[in-house]
Amino acid sequence: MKNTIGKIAAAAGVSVETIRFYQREGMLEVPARTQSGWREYGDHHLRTIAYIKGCQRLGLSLADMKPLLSDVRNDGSFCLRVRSVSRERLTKIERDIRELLRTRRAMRATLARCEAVKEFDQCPTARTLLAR
Amino acid sequence: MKNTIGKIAAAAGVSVETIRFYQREGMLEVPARTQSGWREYGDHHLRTIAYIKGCQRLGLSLADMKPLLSDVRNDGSFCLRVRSVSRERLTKIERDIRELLRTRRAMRATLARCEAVKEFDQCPTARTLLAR
DNA sequence: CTTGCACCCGTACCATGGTACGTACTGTAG
DNA sequence: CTACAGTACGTACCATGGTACGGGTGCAAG
Repeated sequence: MKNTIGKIAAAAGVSVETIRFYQREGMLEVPARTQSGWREYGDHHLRTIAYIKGCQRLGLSLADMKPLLSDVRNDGSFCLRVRSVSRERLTKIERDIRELLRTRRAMRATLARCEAVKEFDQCPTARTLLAR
Repeated sequence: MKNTIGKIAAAAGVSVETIRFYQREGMLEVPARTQSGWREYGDHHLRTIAYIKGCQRLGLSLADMKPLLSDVRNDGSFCLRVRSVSRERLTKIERDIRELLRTRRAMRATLARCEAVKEFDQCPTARTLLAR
């Protein structure tokens, strides 16, 4: 039940520094302290970290999930907000994918043309880059 | 022929600050100065900036292209190095694409399951996040 | 009691490609 | 001559998700 930061980090599969970071960012409930100042974590902290990692696997950024952390409840408003944030993030992910695919296409095309050529003074890669 | 930083920036379609940045990074040949200290740019600076932008469109990072900037020549060794750097970068781009596609798949699946449900206490998005 | 690990804190740093700011000087048009 | 635009410089800052460091304490075993 009562765990130090090191124990909870090991249990959650993250580093001590990560937990301190989450706390600084306000993503993790501020833990009680022992008289000497050590943080005391409970199971709900572990659940919150698992929740953060779950959100990350889903593709949410820390900023996305921050407003969802305060009230993790299994009711309608929570669900709708999760959906809304997820849809926004999905839009961005799809934009990023299109951008990367465009870059991949450009690079593949240039490489392919380049490698088909034997005379280096005809090299299309160099020509592309030197053009203008 | 002789241009101030503002003129060359406008001609190249980048900002003055970007040019100063490239110079700091050693990507742009150090320009001559007027007696009062103003930078004097020539056409080769413009070509270098166009070259940098061309490399970026191809998918190269600034770090990738830096070793290719010192001797832009249309011969075999230059060409081979461009190809080698490009292939490495392409590998990374493809890894990034796979990662993003994986995330998109997870997010789409969760959203789809979520939106098919009417009772919020059955919401799979909330369940996924709250699991464990 | 001492050793040695775990923990405390604040702060700086990583990559990426620039952007922004404040203060001081230069160049040019009216 | 004055106003105003442009330039110079150093430095700090942006997002992102943490990581690393250094100097100081707590705790438990031997």
